[in-house]
Amino acid sequence: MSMNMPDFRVTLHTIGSRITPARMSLLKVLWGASMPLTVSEIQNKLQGVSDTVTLYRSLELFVKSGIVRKVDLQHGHAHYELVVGKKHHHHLVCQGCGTVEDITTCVPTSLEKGVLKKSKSFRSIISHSMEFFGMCRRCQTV
Amino acid sequence: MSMNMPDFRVTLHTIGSRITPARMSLLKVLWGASMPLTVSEIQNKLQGVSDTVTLYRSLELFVKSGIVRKVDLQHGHAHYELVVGKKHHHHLVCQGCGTVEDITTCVPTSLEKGVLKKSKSFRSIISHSMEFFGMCRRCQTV
DNA sequence: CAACTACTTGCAAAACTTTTGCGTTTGCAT
DNA sequence: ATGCAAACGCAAAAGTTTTGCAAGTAGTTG
Repeated sequence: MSMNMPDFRVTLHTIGSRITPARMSLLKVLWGASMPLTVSEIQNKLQGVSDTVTLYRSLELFVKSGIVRKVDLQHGHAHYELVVGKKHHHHLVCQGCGTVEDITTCVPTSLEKGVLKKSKSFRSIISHSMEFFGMCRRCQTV
Repeated sequence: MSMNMPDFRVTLHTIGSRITPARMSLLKVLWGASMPLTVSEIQNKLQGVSDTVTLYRSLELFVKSGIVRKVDLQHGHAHYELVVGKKHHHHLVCQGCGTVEDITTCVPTSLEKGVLKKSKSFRSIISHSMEFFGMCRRCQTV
């Protein structure tokens, strides 16, 4: 959780990207987020630093490069979160209010291996997603 | 896999919906699908039986009622699949060609319980998602 | 089985979200 | 300092999903 902020200039350099104000700001916004953000949430935090199109293009690049992850929280639009400098984790989403809690529990390696073994047509597994949906204390009305 | 097709009139009745041609057809299309479908794929298969808006509304109702599941396959748009009459399962998605393989492997109950126990703010877990992304034989170019 | 009512539908239009094209700007290597 | 490919911003298009409303219909009731 409380790791130090990575040097994003290095991050960008590593993925072969130029170091631009728009991309540096974007990474900082994602770094500062406590939960995955939507494009419009990012825009608000960026305060006009970057054009919408630029934002989409940067996010696309980051996702392809693996430094950002696109997450589906069943909210109806894409959410993005930083991978670099953060521990691998999954999510617990409240279906009432949408609150997201990070969870460190992960898919057991053995399970992932078993899946690949059982599959008749797949040769490799690169990544996975796992989210839990439930109700938080405040929304559990009963 | 090869279960018999449920009586969808009963299904609809159970969720408090009327039995209409549009909804019956939709359920049959979903039943016949070997992988989660997008809205436009469904539309094609429905051959104009149902208006786009109606389709969205029916899907929304079905998802809320729990007889259909909205799945994120990282393809950029929503996919829907039937829950009723099908075994609970997850997916293995090829990042090359988009092929989807159903997998019966599921999140271990103990793992889900552990997640809830560890959480400080959640009281219940209702559902979960878990998808694996990799490369199928044909797309593994190397 | 005719009447009634609430649920469904279709059409038009709006609201979003995401993508494309293109001329201009800018990082950064030489 | 110079040059070029990468990045950017703006405009506009392409998709996807939602909303409002009038017309149609399933299913209940008498």
